[in-house]
Amino acid sequence: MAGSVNKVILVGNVGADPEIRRTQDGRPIANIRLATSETWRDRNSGERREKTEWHTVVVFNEGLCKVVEQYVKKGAKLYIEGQLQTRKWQDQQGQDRYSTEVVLQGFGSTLTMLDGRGEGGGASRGSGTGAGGNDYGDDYGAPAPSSSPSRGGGGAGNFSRDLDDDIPF
Amino acid sequence: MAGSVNKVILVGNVGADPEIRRTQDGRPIANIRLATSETWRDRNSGERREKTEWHTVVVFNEGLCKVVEQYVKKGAKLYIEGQLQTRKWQDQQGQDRYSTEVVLQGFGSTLTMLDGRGEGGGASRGSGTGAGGNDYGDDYGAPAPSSSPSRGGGGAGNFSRDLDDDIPF
Amino acid sequence: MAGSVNKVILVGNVGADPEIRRTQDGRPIANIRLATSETWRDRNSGERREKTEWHTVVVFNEGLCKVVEQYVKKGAKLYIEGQLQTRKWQDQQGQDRYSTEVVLQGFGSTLTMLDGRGEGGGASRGSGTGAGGNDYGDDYGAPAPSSSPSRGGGGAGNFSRDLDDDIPF
Amino acid sequence: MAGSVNKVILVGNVGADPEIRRTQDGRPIANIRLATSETWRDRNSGERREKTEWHTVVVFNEGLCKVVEQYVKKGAKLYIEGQLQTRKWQDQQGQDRYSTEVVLQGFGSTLTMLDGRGEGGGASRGSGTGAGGNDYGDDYGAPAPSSSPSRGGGGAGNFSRDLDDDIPF
DNA sequence: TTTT
DNA sequence: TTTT
Repeated sequence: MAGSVNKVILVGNVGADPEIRRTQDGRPIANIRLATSETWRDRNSGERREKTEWHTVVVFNEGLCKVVEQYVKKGAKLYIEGQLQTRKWQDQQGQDRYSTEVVLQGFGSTLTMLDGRGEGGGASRGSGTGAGGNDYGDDYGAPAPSSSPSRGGGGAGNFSRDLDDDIPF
Repeated sequence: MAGSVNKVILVGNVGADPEIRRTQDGRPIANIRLATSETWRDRNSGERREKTEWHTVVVFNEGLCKVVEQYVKKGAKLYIEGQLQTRKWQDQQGQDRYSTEVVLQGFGSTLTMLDGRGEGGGASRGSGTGAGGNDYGDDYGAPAPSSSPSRGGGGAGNFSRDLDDDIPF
Repeated sequence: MAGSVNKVILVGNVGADPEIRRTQDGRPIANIRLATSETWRDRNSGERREKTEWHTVVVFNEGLCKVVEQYVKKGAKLYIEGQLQTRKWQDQQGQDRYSTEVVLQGFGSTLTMLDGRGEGGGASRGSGTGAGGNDYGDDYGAPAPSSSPSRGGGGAGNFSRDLDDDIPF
Repeated sequence: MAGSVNKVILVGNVGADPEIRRTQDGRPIANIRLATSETWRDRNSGERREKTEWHTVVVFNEGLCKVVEQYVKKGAKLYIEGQLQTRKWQDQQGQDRYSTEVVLQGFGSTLTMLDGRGEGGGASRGSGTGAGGNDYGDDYGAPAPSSSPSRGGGGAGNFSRDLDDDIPF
């Protein structure tokens, strides 16, 4: 479809230390639970009320995973930019289920720490596979590994998010 | 939570004519299925590949619902700005299920038609209920105190930002 | 022009205490200098380098101006969402000059404090002029059904936040 | 500065065929004039009013420049995502002048054609230099130039950041 | 002029 | 499960 945009921007707090899994071929995948909330004042009672929304953020980008692994902890405030993605899975009864996640993968995905933790500042961007042993922060916008091993054999390719071991929600 | 942002930006195509429901008290709610897609070339085979993502967009804002009702049809290309929201429901087996939607409601929600249909252009924004009989397009963004003396006599009007005392830079 | 979007999103630090001016009719206008920066590592030398960009943020929205006046100080970290606007002015030689600013005015403009200062959290949105003496935060984007029993029994329904009568903060 | 974001999102129409310049070492730079507009109804007179804002978009990214060169014409509708950048220059009187532009360069920059022109759809992303013969649309998210020499000597004017040889952080 |  |  010509001219499509799928972008999610969140600023929120991390609900628990991120989980880092690995695919069979060793690529890391980080899961972050991120809370955003709104507060308002009840029109009648005048009380302050709050609604919190929980987001599942899944980081496929290797470079960003390293950042997550090293710096992102429970309570951290993050700015993230990713994409909406709904994946289908089967529950134990064999029924189709769907989970929608905010995916940080490839182009245009970003994760920035907003509370001053992290090495030197804490902005990191997802520049493709980021493969090949990039240090945290290297190379963003900066294309470029001469070799980008896995991610399943192809660029941003075979996209269907081939997690070897999908985890529902 | 201090300092939270929950924003989704989509540009995509409408998969079917929107459904408009009404609450018991008569407020409209529109459901739109919106497709975004990405294409890339497989690194190995060189083939072009495509992945389409389907989003459920739920419009609570009355003014935006009117726009949807009148102008948004299957195939339309839309720019939308809303929020992520996951709601819990029970399936027929009484099991908890979750659905994540892109909600256009209240502040900061926008829907813009990108293919030239719609009245006069097709930008609309969700400024609250849009109550009080605002027509589509009226006064959007337009501040609009009950009386707005200066700023040139009207709303966001004569916009050239006539600061009485402009300060350069 | 049908279907137009003009949006700027910045997260940065305030360079100096904001200046608040007033128009002849008493409406406040706040000016904020906001710094964003990028760091990268020099490809050759390996040194860390940094580039800072300074933005002029102009807040026309009355409600947001109050927030700025009370809470935004030099050094604060802000999330802002506004619009690009270039205005023309004459310098002392009578030559045309142009200045581009990030304007927070009317619909879709937001300012959020990210470092935990400010009353109760510090998110505020620009809903028009905030005319009529709104307190900080009143009435932004407020859904605000006069009564909203169901919200439709399904769909995006049974929403945990049914604001029968709430105005968001 | 830890945690900084500088992002501009525009959907608008191209005012004239883009200009493509080249740096001394042959890299292309495209300039696009993009119009966004807002319409509203005057609260008093009830007349429809419109304000158009013109943006200068400067594309440094080689891959995106190719897209611009081939597909972007006067009248095209574009979605662009870039960064705000103000550069300093001297006018003929030797006075300092500043111009603010929306720069598409490196990470997170995107240009998407929204009116169905362009090869196969028209989404393109700025993944670094995109050098090395990537076709339009290839391999997005998957950067990877074999070499990216200068980026010096021109730019959108004597640009204060000429990274002759830097990779962003 | 901020921040790290 | 975060945060204020």
